Amino acid sequence: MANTTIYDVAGAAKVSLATVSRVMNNPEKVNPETREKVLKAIKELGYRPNAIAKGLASRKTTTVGIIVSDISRAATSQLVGGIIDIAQKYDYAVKLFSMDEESDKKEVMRRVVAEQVDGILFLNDELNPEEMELVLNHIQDAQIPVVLCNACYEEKSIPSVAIDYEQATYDVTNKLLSSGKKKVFFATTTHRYAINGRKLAGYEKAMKEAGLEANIVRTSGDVSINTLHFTELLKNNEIEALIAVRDSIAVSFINVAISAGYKVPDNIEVVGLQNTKYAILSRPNLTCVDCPVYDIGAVSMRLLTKIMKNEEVTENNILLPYRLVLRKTTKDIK
Amino acid sequence: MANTTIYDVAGAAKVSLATVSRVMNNPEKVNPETREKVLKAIKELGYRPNAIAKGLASRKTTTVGIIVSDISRAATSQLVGGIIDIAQKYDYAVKLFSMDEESDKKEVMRRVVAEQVDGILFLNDELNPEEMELVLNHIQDAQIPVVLCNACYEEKSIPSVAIDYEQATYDVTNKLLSSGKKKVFFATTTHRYAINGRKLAGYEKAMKEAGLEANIVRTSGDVSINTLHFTELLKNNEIEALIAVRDSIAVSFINVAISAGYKVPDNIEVVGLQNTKYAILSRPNLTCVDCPVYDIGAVSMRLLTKIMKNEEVTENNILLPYRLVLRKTTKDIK
DNA sequence: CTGAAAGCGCTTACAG
DNA sequence: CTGAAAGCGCTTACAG
Repeated sequence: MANTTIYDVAGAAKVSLATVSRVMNNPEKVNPETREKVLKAIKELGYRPNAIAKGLASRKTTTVGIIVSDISRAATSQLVGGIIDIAQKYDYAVKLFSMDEESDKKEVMRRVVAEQVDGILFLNDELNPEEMELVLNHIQDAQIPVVLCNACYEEKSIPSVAIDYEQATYDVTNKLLSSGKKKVFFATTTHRYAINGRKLAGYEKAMKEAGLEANIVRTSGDVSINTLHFTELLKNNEIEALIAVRDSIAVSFINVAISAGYKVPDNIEVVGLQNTKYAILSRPNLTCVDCPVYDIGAVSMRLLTKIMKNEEVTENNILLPYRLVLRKTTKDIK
Repeated sequence: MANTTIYDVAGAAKVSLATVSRVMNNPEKVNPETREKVLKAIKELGYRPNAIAKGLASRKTTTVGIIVSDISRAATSQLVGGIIDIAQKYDYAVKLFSMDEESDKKEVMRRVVAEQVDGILFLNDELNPEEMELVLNHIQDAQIPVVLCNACYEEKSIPSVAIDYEQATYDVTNKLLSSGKKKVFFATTTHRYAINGRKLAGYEKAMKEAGLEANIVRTSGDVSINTLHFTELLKNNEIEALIAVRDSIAVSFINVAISAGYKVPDNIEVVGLQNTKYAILSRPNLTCVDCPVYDIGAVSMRLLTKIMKNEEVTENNILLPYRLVLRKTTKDIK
């Protein structure tokens, strides 16, 4: 079956192709009767306009580009889930691009621009400030609207959606502190920018205000690596509580601590900063700051549609609410 | 900055736009000297051809469509990870479409076709046979190459990549059986098609050959739901071993069993059929059949490129090797 | 080996 | 309200 074109529809409805185009794009500009005729022909032929031709002619592809570092990470894939649900709803197609440490950032951006996306959702949270500037400059030069989706960078002029990671971590650190703990540790990755940087800042601020020294463990998301780190850590330190940037890291710590003879939460309390499925499958269940990733994705996409359509946006830097989910790895906080 | 077009390059290199097009698509057809001139201009201007215009003119978009049901599931996002790595390598762009239970399947397929993808990677594993036929017919009518990526359907004429789930499950069931266990249970979802159907078939075959009755638990991936099911199950049955279609279900079962006073693996052995990160974060570590999802994605994409380019393919239905990863939830098998 | 020209399937001023 | 025509940025026979 050859694809039906606008000519086929025009022929069937006995009008010109311009009229067919109008009923699809500006229905109010065409006489109701002819409109019905055309609609009928469209339906009968199962016609859908060729998105590529439409894109070239109108210079709008109704496509957004998503730039991720690693789609297989739980938080990333949930963000993308939120994005595509909303994109589908607003009839946008979604193109996926990956940009990791090894990628030539400039090359990736050239690709994205060449693909003629109408807007960009930037999810990569692992760029250093210089790389980030390069990327944003590229986007600005190409004049493509962009929303930073759970990818915090200080630049407030760029629209963004996230939660206030610094405040969230500050709050939960304070809760631990005001329950009487002093030896509160913080486990993060070696990557120092964006989200993990914010979380760390919140932790450090709370510790500093309490007159305590920050205890930072830089480790990996890889269980075989962080198991070694945590084993060592427990050997050399007295730990009353640990907050981890990722749930999987928190769970791994719990496992190591329990194996080493500690009781969670009796000897050590543990908090995760994501609230993924790991939290409910771990034993004990992990207390978490809940980060609404699906919503962040959905709201980002919604914001991007507004920007692309030049609708009024009241708030460019959206911070979604978060909450603390108390489970079994803490006992003194609420 | 207005985007540079092929005209700009032609102007800078003092050749016609046809020549520029040729150096990009058929470089061997142009004189080395002029080729160099053009290449230089391209580089200086940072030119990349407008993918949309190219797509319209050549009727090839170098874009593949991925159809998923739920991107946020661990297995799915890893498949997609494998796909985009290979796609990027072969210079294909990737468009993401979601098709879940509520979707109008025909409408989604129309979208995909309208987007003019050159090929389709179909990852949705949750369609019943009728829906599947509708989808495949639509694809066939549009004459778009397709590869079923970890989405098993009996139809052998459609290219596919997966592992032999039936054989894998049959093998591991037999191992449990030949270690002396008789009360081997099988936990799956309510969804009866494709992969989970194959796994079930392998389990049933092994049980039948051993002259034993199959014990099938249909539950949900939702922990709060399957916890209830498993609590009930343990109350009413004597269970020596349990195999679960998803790791998260296996881990949830382990948690329930331990809470109920059983010892894993001493009283009950447990096996997962995926080998995700849940397996190494659970306590005890979960023994798994390892399903190489990243590879399945990568190989699918590679196979699709061959089909799209009309290269010779020797095997249309690829089954990747799998292996059993022994950990701490089993003790008598090897 | 290179250029002029038609065409990919649409949109959008411009007339009427 | 409707149609004829130009144009979006490329590719690709067709001449030369």
